Amino acid sequence: MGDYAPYNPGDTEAKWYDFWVERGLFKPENHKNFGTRAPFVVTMPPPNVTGGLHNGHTLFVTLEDIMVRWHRMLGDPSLWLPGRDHAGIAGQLVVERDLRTRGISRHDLGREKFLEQMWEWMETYGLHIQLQLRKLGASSDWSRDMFTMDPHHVRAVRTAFVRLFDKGLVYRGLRIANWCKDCATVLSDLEVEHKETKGSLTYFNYPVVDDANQPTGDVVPVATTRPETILGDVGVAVHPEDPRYRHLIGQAVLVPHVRRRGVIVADDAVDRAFGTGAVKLTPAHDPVDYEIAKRHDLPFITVMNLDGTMNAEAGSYEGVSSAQARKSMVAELGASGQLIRQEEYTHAVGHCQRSGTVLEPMLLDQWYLRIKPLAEPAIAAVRSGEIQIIPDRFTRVYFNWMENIRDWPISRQLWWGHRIPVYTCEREDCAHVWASVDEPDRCPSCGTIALRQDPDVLDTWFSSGLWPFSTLGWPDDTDDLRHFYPTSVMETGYDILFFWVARMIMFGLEFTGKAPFHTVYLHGLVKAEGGQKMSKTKGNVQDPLDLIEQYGTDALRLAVTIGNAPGNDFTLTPGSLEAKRDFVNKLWNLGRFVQANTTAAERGDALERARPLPGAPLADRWICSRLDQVIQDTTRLLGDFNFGEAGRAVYDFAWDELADWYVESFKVAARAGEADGSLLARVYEKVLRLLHPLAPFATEDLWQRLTAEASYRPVALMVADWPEPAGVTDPEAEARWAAVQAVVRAARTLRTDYRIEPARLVAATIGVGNGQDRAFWETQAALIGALPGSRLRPVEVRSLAELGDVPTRSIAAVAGGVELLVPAEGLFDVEAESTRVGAEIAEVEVQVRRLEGLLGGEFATKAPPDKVQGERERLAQQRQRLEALERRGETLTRLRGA
RNA sequence: GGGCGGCUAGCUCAGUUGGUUAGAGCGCACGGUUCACAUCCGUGAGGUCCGGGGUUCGAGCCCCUGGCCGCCCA
Repeated sequence: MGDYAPYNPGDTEAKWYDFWVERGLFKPENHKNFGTRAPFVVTMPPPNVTGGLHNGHTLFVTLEDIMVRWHRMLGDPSLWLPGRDHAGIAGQLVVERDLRTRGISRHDLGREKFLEQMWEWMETYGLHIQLQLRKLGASSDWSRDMFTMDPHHVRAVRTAFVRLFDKGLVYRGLRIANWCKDCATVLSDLEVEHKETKGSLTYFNYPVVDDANQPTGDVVPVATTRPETILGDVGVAVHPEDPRYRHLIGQAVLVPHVRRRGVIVADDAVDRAFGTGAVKLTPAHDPVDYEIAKRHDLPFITVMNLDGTMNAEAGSYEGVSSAQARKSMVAELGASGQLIRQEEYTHAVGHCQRSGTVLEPMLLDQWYLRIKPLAEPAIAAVRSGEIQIIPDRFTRVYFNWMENIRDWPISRQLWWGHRIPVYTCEREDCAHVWASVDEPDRCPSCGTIALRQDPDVLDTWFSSGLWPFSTLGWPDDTDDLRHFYPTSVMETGYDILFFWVARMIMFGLEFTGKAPFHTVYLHGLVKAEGGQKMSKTKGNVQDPLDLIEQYGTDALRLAVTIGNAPGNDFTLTPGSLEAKRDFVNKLWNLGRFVQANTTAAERGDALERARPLPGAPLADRWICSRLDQVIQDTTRLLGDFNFGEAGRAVYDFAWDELADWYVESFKVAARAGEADGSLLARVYEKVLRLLHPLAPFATEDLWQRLTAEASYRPVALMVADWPEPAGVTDPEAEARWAAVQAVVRAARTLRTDYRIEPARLVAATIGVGNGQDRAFWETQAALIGALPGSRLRPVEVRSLAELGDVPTRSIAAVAGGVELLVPAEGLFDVEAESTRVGAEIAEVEVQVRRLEGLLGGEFATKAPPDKVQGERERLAQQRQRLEALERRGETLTRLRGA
């Protein structure tokens, strides 16, 4: 066909997205049942506005859109609330990098000017992300769009903080924290990536000294991976029961270079088996040493600056980088004869999740959130089933983390983010410290106007934790909050179960008294080709817009859905994208066929349920029965969050059953003027509805065309009702159709085996045995001969008895309970045919023996009766098939003898 | 150190209350210009479901055990 053009997604996608938006179809207020039925609500995990979306986002957008579109069609007023996140560290980092390319640091600009740059960036990428979401087909309510730095959300964050502060849950603490010198901020444990790193373990002797700092001759050998921390040492710890060092406990050692006196203490925390069994103590730079030092009342000496250089406590190393100090210290130990040896050592070193920098454990003063009181109700909510986590295996992961949760350092030394609303009165004799939602103008205690706000900002996840309710208006008692909270499903990646999901649950319960959602659905990670994690540094991040350009949005969405299991990581490959593009094209062409082969009147009631007419042909009864089943399966699978399997069910039905078998038999009927165009239109319309949540654009376009002449219809497929079964399940039709298919396939195989020219028509006979319904096969004969690949004409139906020896010189197949005989002139070869039949007999015999064995054993008495019955029927069929084949074999043997 | 996931066709992966002949897409071989579609249609080859043990009438699926790969928490 010259005028044929394959489906062109670009043409239709923008058109229908605008159509939906213009009619306000994404707004729950415009959905049926609004106000009378409980809404379905999803808050979108706000993408970081650090750059564009990648295909990890494609997955979440697709899955959430599937849920929302499905619920909307089910008749639930549905709200999908979009938004974006300011992404504290990551956000600041990208803008700083950008500035650096122009030779500017944020300190050159100052806090205020820098924040202006931040906002500019956020606006640029915010718009880009919105565009990407639209291109992906996201049916989210843009009128409720929110950014985590919007004034409303800012107020929500301050309110939340103040409530926690006033409750005494926020405190200032001096602890060993993870410091990233490149991000210049402290991080929580979750933001630390432990990487196996090759380093070296340095062994050296600590000299034991007397009161005059003179060596006693004794030494304590210790080992360290960070020799530069020696400068901050305050002593050595040994195990109290270690005979090697027991006599030294309480004596003094001399710290190299700085010549500080340290003490040898005994502590149970020391692992006698590790290294030398004695550990040097650097309380300000190691969490374990810190704990030991606290127990023994030792001093904490910080020897490093925040920029990674050594400070004045490091003596002459002041100003030297820690890496250089490390090298120099080793050299120094070597020179003084204290160095024992160095050995290669691989250990887990904490790296900054964002910058990749090696983190420095340091004693720092930070704001912490006392978390246990929040964690307990959050654990209970999941334990009681108030919140369900899918896939279930993540429930244990959640409990494991929540039950061992530690206080959360919430302050970050950044400029970009929610500034901590803690104020200090500058009047020395007052020095009142308080938290305030509104910007205060004077000290509430002494009334002075000299105030100082904490310079730090909050961890971004503190802000994100409020998302499901701040977006709906909290802390105000708004209509939205009353209508849409608690939300329904929180769909996000399992990688942020702790970062985000756990915090939302804790905050939701704390601030609203309600679990913020009843279901958590966790998806897997989308990996780049080769199974690699996508990352900007590897350069394997794909822009969804590029893939949309190449394959179309629907194909992209289908590719991230079909064939993937909940919670599992998967790889997005060109192959899977091509397959889904082909499928969309198939659907498109199916639409063209329906359009061309039905009348306007027939399409006019395409929205009706698909039922076969009384006395309808077998194919009609079969397809209706199958459709009912597919509707049920798809509905159940979507309800179980089994999106991949749901998609697969419709995909297979549309392509294999509707487009292949039904359409082909429709063509045959149409030639005889007997096709039911109305039924074809109805079945096709249901497929479009079933597929709409997954592939919204093509289905909407096709549906609009199909139903253009309908007397009554919804304005769009996206607000059409979800299909319900018509109640026409027909097992007999399905079984009979399967028999027809088997005969057709047998005909195709015969043709292939005998290399009969594809174009050549051959006559055939269907030989019907005693037990078979001859009249039925007569009604199917012409169809069987006319379906693609069989090309049999004429096809006559005869009883095997009356055929006698007539078909002996035919090639034959036994299928569907009958024999198909093709008296192919010149093709028949008794030897070849004997071989074929012999092979088949052998195959069937194996089956018969297997089934006889099965039914003769304990299976028959112990298995459920329906299963036993099923196997009995199968055996009967196989026996019948075997008999037919054997008869055929005998005939052939006689012919060979002749 | 604790936990989780994966190991199924050449490749990428499905396989949800254990049911006996394990599937899909791609790839491969062979054949097709018929009136929706070559982004198509047909036929076919290809699997010890990581190894070992166990439970069961029956195990890819459940239990125990070992291996390799990946991830999370410490």
